Amino acid sequence: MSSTFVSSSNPWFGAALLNWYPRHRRDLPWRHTRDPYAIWLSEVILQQTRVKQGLPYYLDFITTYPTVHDLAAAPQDEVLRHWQGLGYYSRARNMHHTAQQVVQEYSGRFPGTYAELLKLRGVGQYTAAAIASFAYDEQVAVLDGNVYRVLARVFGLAQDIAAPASRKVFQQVADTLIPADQPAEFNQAIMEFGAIQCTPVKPDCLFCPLQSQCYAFQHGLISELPVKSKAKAGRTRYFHYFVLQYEDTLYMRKRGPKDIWEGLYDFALHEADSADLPARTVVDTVEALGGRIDLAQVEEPVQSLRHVLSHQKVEARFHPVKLEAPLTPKALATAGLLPYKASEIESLPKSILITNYISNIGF
DNA sequence: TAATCGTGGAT
DNA sequence: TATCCAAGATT
Repeated sequence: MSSTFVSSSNPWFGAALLNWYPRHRRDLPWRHTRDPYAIWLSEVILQQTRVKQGLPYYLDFITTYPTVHDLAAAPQDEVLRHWQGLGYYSRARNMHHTAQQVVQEYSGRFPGTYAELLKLRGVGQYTAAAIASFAYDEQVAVLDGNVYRVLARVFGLAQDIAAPASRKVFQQVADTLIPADQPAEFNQAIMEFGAIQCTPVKPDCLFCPLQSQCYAFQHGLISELPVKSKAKAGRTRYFHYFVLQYEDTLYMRKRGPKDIWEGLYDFALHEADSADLPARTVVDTVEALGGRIDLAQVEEPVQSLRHVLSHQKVEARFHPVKLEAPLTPKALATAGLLPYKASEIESLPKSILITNYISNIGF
């Protein structure tokens, strides 16, 4: 597969996109501002996230935290609670950290160049380029999933877009195409074109302004480009949650690093090799936490929920445990548990799995 | 570099 | 039901 000649001396590509864009662009709130804070907020929210899913979160964040100072001053749990349900929670933690850094080290003003933006936690090459071009008109090309797809098809680039090494090829092409006088418009245009017209499945080639110039269309390779290697299948994990309750107190835990859902709250957890757990193990586990339970309670039906993540499946069983006495401070410290009233749990950030469980049993 | 980090919608 | 994948970043 050969590549079409690419050069800024071939301006048809940018001209076609910049003509297409104002006729097809969606009216989105972050397109009405040049405030780097608002743009940064929208870009982080939209990482690996569809506009339809991210939009309500953007409106909530920009309303709750109108400035970087407001976000920086908020507790992490509150920020994560607003992020709840959006996934990839490191984005929220990194975003919160960066807000505090911008306030403390940049006097509340975002860095003004691509190179400086790139240093911020949670801001990679794409997001730095997006902010730099949208807010400051810097001539640096964005490279997201849309751009990969459009460039691969139009110019017949067959490199594996899942391989990091392919990035430099696409980046070089994009950098060559982006015009000096309208970098922001070009970046918006090529992404919007990929999102609306040059879609992954069934792209609208019939009314495509690039059709006559498109390598993939002319060679019947639309469904073959871009080339993307498949990710390996994820593993299945078996979570046994012990929902410890004493009177109206429930015991929960803030999840730690190096695993899914860092920073979110769940219950005392025993991870096993199977979905079944011997009754004896249930008793032992609860007693190890400092709680006491009789075997009769173990027999009661437990709720099972399956949850699918990007790289693993979780099969969770929830074992409600009525305690005869509150957990001791020592037991709490050992297990990393914290006591909450039922009414307080709503405000804690939780995964969809835990939220669903609580919704099902209704406390 | 390859693996990992969520969730929901489309096919 | 299974698979893809969406305005990526981090380690």
